Amino acid sequence: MEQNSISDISRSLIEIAWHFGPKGLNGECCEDLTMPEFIALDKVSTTSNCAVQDVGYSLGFTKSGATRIVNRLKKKGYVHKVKSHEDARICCVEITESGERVLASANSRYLKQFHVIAAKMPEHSLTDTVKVLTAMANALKG
Amino acid sequence: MEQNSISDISRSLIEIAWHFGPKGLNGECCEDLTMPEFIALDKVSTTSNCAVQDVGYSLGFTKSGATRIVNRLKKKGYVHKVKSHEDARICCVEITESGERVLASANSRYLKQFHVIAAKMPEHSLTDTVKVLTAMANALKG
DNA sequence: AAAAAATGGTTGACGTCATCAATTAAAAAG
DNA sequence: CTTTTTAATTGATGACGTCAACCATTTTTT
Repeated sequence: MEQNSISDISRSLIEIAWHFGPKGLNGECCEDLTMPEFIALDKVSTTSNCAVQDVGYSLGFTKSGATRIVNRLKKKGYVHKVKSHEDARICCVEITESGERVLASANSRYLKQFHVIAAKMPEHSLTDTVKVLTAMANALKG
Repeated sequence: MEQNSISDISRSLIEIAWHFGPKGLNGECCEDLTMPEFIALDKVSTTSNCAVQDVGYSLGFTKSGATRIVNRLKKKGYVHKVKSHEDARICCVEITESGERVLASANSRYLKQFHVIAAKMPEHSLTDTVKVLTAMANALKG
């Protein structure tokens, strides 16, 4: 039997997921934003007339979980909720100025972290690394 | 101002972290194993005389959290705890047969997922992708 | 050798967070 | 106009990790 039963690729993927995931970056993406909140806020900022459930869908949450995360963002002042004019059931979530700021801040923290890591990969160019990661992310969506 | 404030690299990293992270793979790594439990079990399997705190360290948990995750794995029958002979304070965590099995199973699930994704990246060879990810994981450790 | 400090581990109280099931309100379908 | 579907919310619940206090053992100090 081999040294251990976990392959290098699995371990690498986990390492990356763990580092850049909910527990990485000191457990918080930026300021008082958790990772799911970051993703939710990004979804809100890039979706026009973003319904509460749209947020939940992008996270793989139930609609109940969606309500809760949106309310958390609202309490923090990063979004506000507006009733839709077309359909009074729908609640449109919109990002605030403060939300934009924290999103940009989280982004720069991610970027900085990434460059620190990329600098420690002498055998790979930054652009190649970026290309692979981007392609991978696209493959995940498609 | 640009379309949105989040860069592509950040978004890609998050996408990958989210997909292969705690919420990915249907919320569970394998069988009844959560992501942190998977990492903990891997740590146990690759560390001889693995103390409870060693597990905690690899996850960035406090020693209290380490105790809890080890106990959870124990309850599931994937590890057992043995008092160290050299130091009676230390509690060595050892993987069981059942633990080895579930670890291998989790690994194959990760591997399968990865190959599905890699197959959707026509412009990158599998080996190149693996190389970049491995280098990145190594950079994270160092 | 005795006392004090440090170390490994555990436990109770707590806060956070997402789910489930039930509920309300509004729109669509019949 | 009644029935069904859909969007959102809420109370109860369970999982999980932290903090602080604690016990036991080892190491350091004097």
